[in-house]
Amino acid sequence: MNVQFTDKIDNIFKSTLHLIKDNGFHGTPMSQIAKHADVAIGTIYHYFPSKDELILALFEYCRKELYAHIFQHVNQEMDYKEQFYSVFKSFCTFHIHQREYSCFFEQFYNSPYNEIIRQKEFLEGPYGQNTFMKFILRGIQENHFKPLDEKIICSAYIGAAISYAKTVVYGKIDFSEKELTDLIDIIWTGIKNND
Amino acid sequence: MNVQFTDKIDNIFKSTLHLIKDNGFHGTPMSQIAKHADVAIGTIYHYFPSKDELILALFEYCRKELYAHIFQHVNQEMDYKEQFYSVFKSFCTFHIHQREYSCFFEQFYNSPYNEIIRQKEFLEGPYGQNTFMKFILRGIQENHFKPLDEKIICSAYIGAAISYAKTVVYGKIDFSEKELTDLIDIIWTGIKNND
Amino acid sequence: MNVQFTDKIDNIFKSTLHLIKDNGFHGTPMSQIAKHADVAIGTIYHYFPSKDELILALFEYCRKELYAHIFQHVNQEMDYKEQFYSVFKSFCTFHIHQREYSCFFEQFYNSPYNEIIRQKEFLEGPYGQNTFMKFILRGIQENHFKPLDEKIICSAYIGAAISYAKTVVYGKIDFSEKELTDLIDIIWTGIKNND
Amino acid sequence: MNVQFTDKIDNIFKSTLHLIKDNGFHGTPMSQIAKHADVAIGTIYHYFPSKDELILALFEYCRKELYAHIFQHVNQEMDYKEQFYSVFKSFCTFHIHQREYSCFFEQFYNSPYNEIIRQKEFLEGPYGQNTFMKFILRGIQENHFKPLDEKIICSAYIGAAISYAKTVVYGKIDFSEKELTDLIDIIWTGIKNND
DNA sequence: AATGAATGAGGTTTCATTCAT
DNA sequence: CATGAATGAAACCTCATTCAT
Repeated sequence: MNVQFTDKIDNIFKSTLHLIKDNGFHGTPMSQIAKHADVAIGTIYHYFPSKDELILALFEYCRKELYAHIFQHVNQEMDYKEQFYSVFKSFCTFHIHQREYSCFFEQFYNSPYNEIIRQKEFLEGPYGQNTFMKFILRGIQENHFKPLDEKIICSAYIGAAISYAKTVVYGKIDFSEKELTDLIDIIWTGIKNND
Repeated sequence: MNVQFTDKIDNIFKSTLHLIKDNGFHGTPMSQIAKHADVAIGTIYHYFPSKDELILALFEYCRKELYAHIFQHVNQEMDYKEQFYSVFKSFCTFHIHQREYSCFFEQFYNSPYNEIIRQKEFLEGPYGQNTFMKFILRGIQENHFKPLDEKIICSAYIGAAISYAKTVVYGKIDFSEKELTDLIDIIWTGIKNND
Repeated sequence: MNVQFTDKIDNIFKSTLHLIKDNGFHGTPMSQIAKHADVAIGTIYHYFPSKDELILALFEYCRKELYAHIFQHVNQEMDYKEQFYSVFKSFCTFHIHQREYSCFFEQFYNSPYNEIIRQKEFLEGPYGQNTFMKFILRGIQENHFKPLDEKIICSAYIGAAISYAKTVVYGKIDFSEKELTDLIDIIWTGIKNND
Repeated sequence: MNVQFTDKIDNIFKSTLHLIKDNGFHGTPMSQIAKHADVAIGTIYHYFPSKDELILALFEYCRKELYAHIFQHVNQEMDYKEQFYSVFKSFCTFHIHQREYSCFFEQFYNSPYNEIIRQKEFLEGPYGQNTFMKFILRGIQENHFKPLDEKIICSAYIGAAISYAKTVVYGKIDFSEKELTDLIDIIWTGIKNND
């Protein structure tokens, strides 16, 4: 389906995100989405052939929003390390403040849907749409890191960011610019090329 | 009920883990669990008042298994850094090889169930049962780390480990002792006290 | 939902009454109602959120039918005593011939559901919808009775009517216009004002 | 089964009555009865072959209690009218104060179980165990009443009593010796022989 | 006599999906 | 395009009953 961004579709997406945040993936029936989005249930089926397809389309939508967000402060005048820090911080703040998106991501990645996306990406070749991975690869090419596999770098980087965001969201610690910097320092110190 | 580990309960737990791994949380009906565990559906309800309670009890069971696993190679003759590395590696291998457990954890933590556990732990006070957190606190007391909040250290440590395990499991990289060591090196380098 | 009397809802009501008469309240599963009313089980749940709500809505429906029936022969040209007798006879014949209604009423009043209705009426104030009670109150105002509490009059009137109807229905006696008149005579003689 | 009144059986009966009062007939599972009576569920099945048989046995037990109660103040020195009033009052107070019994009776009579009892009584001939009915028949033989069928008299008498008891129990009126006398006056006035 | 773990048929309810308007 | 009444497979759960101890 070629998603035209009508208001209705936008409402459906927003409502779905909102309800999934509160009630979880399978606690959100189509009927409830329809009611919350103020459209008829048939209307959802007019745009999306099934609930699965709705979820998948929503995932693509959310991923685009995420990428737009994490690179928003990056510009050509920053050196790589500055960009590396900026992206990390944006990544964290996105997951902390855009809870509807991050809840959706978390549930999505840990569900059978994820398998579908993985197979799709496998066909598209490595890192097709994945702007973030390309950013890491550039760091490798420009020799900013120790000789580490890009996926190891990602593990440390994304793992730490998500783990931190969860810690803040669950109220175990308050958000603090200083601690966020501590954390990205840990990663940068651990992977940066000391040559 | 005071959960005595009868064979039946054990079967129910094992079957639930197995089915959740393949079909996801809500793709695993009670009827299927009963069939796979070779008990009547009423038997499950004899021990657990609802599916939710089964999931919650299973979580406690899995957490105990995890803690038993990650400290299995730790002994008093190792220094703290060795223990730190041992626990990390055990944590990773657990999540890589005990897929039934790790799939369950991932789904659990990213679901409304998690909220229930969090509220329970909130009442029990900080780190009640959490052997791992106590291990990190010991590292702080023994001055092995930079002055960082224990939760920041955890974010980096656990985040990286889980992220690595996922990368291996999803076939993006093969498991390699060397890369695992690279990763824990990143964390250790990032947090260790250089005094 | 604002109950519009669609054919489907009417079918559901009629089928429920019919089945409850034969099989009792809890011997009438929703599946059977659906089959008998020739609708899908989901259709019932489309109109009524639960079996309990169906029962409650059915009660309101039946009560309206009852009131319509017992006043059907009453008109302005009859004096109060004639109306009193007419209502009593209609009340008896309704309970004798409309067995589906009276079986439902009996089960309803002697079940936990009754408590729900009672609390609802308590909020609505005295005799809100109760056309029959208003008829008795008129008799008091017009001085037809001894100085008795209206509820005592009701106890005698309704108690006798229902008890008679049961006696007929259970075959212990045949319906007879004469005996019915004997019975209402007992009540009228007992309560009428002899001034 | 020859019911020996062991403590256990008594507990089972009492618990069943208590639970039926609060939760209704079908809201009282055997498991709950067992728990409340502090016996094993198997023990109930040791004494009663099924839930139905338990209910039926309980009915016989309750009926005996009722008859014992309503004639408790009757003695040979009272004339018939006095006995008639005494039984009526006892009948009312039983239904008002022994709520567990009366709730059970009401549910029982308005359920498919009643049919079983009716067929049993049909075989035993008219009024086999029915001490109350025999009391009314005596009134007829002794010429205290107008020429009315005994069942009509019963309708008026029992109907009024139960209806009054319900009115009190449901809090619509407070119990009052005077109003109770008013009510039995209505009945007596209505049926007594004026010759 | 007494126990209670175990059973599974059958109940209530949910919800993705269809289709006539 | 948009609607929402209608569907029914399949989910969760209950509970009367059995039987080995």
